[in-house]
Amino acid sequence: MTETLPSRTADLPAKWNPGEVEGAMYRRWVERGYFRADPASDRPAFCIVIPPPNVTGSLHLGHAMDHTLIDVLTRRRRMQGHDALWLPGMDHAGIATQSVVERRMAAAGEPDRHAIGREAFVEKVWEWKAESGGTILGQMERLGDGVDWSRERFTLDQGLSRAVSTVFKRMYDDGLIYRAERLVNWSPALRSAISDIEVDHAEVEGELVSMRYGDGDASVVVATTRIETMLGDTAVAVHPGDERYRHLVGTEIEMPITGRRIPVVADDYVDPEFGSGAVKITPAHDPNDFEVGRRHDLPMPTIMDETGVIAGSGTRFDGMDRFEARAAIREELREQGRIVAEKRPYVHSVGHCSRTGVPIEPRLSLQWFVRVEPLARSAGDAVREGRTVLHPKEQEKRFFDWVDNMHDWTISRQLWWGHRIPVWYGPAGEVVCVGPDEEPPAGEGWWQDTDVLDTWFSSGLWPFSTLGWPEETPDLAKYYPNSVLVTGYDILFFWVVRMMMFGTYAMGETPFRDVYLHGLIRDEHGKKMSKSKGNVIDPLDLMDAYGADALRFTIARGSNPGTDMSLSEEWVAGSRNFTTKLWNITRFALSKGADPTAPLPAEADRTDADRWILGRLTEVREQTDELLEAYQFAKATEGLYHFAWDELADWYVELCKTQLDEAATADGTRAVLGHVLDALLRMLHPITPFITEALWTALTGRETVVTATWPTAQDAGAPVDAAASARVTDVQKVITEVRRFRTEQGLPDRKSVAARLTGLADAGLAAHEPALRFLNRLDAAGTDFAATATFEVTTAGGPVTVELDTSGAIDVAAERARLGKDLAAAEKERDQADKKLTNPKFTEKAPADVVDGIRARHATALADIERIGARLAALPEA
RNA sequence: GGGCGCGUAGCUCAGCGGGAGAGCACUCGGUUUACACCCGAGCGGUCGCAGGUUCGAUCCCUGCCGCGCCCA
Repeated sequence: MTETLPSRTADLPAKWNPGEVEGAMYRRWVERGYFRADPASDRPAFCIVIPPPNVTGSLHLGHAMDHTLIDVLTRRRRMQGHDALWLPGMDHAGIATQSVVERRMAAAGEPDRHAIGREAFVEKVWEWKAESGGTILGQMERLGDGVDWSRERFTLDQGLSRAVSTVFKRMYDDGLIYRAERLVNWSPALRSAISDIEVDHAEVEGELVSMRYGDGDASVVVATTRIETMLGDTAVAVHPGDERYRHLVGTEIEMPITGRRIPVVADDYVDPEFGSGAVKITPAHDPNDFEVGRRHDLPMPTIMDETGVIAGSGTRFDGMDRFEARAAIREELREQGRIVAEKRPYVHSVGHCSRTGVPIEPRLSLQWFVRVEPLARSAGDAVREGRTVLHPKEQEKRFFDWVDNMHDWTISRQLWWGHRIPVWYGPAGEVVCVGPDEEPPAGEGWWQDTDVLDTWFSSGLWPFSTLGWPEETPDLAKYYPNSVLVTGYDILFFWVVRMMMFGTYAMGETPFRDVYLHGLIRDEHGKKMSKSKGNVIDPLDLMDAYGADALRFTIARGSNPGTDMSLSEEWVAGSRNFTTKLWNITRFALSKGADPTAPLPAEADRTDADRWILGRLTEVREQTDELLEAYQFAKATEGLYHFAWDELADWYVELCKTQLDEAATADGTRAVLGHVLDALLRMLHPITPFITEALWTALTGRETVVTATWPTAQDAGAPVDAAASARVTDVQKVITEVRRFRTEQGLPDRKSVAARLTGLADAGLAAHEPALRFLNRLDAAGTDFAATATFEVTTAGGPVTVELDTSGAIDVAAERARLGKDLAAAEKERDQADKKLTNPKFTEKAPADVVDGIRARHATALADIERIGARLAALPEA
């Protein structure tokens, strides 16, 4: 599009066609290096690292929101003269990526990963990544993300892998990483351990079955929702103070089916009030039972394999899936007469693997853990001491609840795609953690741990590993800590907390000063988007139809801190309408010779409209700055929208038309129009980068708005002139009242009407008569002028009388209705004010300015009532 | 069960102690010196319910009802 890029002298095309222009525009920005950061520059650093999307992923609305907000922040800082870095990249997404490649292999009828071996499989994943991974990167370009592509990183690239092994080694040596046999959340679908936060708890309708262990006096009734675990029971527990079972504590009871004899133990964990007061204990398959087992030194047999199939129980149920076994065992016990009660459905909470949806099976296994206590404490301290500030602040409580009660983190995953745990085991039971520059022990019998690390381990290092750590690079020196982190509140625990733990540990300082947590995007009725509901909207479709700017504007306009936003295609269409409006204002301005480089007219030469719009520009600029500093994207965007459309387009552009026709004001108007538009486009650029680039370069003849300076008090607007603004408000009121009268009288807008306006001079509005006549199509009153309709408009400056010669009788009924409505409103106003003013407590206790305000309203209401009453009385009878 | 948040116009949401707002939708009228992806005018709300504090409550407090999310 380079040759079609509008220049200052050329006319803009009649329409903005984003699809034809955006791609080339983006490439030009990248080629010219606008997004490249330079640590050697003396400009202050501003750095945001991207929340790394999955290498398997494609752009969805969540990314679009995240990226839009980040881009707004970084583009604005760049314009403010910062050395702004938005660093892009992706994470390797261990489980997701491995699954994608395994599915592709299966679909192609290839042998599975176990058949080809680890090395060959990992090679295949890299091949897949080279071919079809990272499609999201191209989609980011479509959105206009101003990222520094020269610094793109990947969690499995060489540098980041070095960062991972460096941290692992250091934490291992510091005793913060350890290996232990623990009961972990096991996903039978993934055949891997997962961490606590990868488990979703959901209410399910199951069954609660009560059964009798033992016989006669030596028997107890226990209840369970997972009867199949009875194969792994190694005790029955009762409360120590429970008289009912005192005689049994210390004895053994014979189990049905297995015939094993298990002890009855006393433990405080048991709630004597719940059920029978006796609990079966399966230490290898339940977290609470595991703790009981440890206290009483119970055996911990595992009775399932890694896929959730019963194994090693020595019963006929071996080989049966856990749910199949649940039914089979229940039936067998029923036949034995051991089922004493059944509750079905029994609603209870069950943990599910968040990735596959399969119920978690707690499993005793040897895993690697991070001892989080000291790390979580320092992450918490960073927020407590204000070194990192969460926005919105309401999220702090959630944050503290989590970091102050965090459990040790399971970091090993039984996968092949990821950072392999850098620990070698020797033939004599040696365990050696190998640092990044160390040679692993070689020789007979040595082998490396087969597990890989949780992906969040490497993405937790992202704020500094991407800047070159552990090397001491110029980037690291300049951009750490990062300025802000922007992400969804849904990954506060997954990611933000981890980055803060690692950052404070490895770098000695929290990784970012601010954290902005945005909400989620929902459908037009506030429902979560999901494939099964069929309400998913693809951001790429929206950009195809309405342009990237329209999508970005919609998101920015809807993003209030801490709350989710609803989005529908209609709203994106509305944003597109806004961009069209901007286009047309600028087109108008250019056609009239608007010139942002011309000096503003001397203060004495400015019209009321000039003063008003320049003052408003000042207010809007200040408000926009304030709101964006506070991450109030929706309000900032809304403010710009309102200014551009309801003030600049609807009023200033209209009022300036008569100014442009007057020799005395034409040049000044061209300067003001150019000036205001220039500043507005620059303020909108971070939100809608493409169209503002096209319009601003056309308006100014300069190279790009990307590196233009952000408007400041020195170069945008003028001090607010309250008197001029009040007169503009009066003009708007008179115009609106005339329009209203015309509408209700059925006078077509386009029809010129002869009119006499009196009182303008006394109201201080004499200078506005040309604009009033132009915008209301009011002709001068000739010698044959005969008013057929008269009405008064109360302005702040005084009453203005409008007499019209409508060349015919007016619609008395319509006029009566209109006046009646006005009268009712004025009377209501009077009554409300009256009520307050006659209340001595109000006049005594309310602040003086409030009382004065009510008095003024009261007086205005009385005047209106009198005026309208007189007008009504003067109307001819219907 | 604990915590957080939300119930304001048909829809989605701002406002949060002194005159109820926006966008979309809707009704009516429009070939205006840029714009029908538009312009102009209008309709539409006991601000979830019940108490309390206050001269004054959509706004603060308490309780209740309904909804959402997080944690257990």
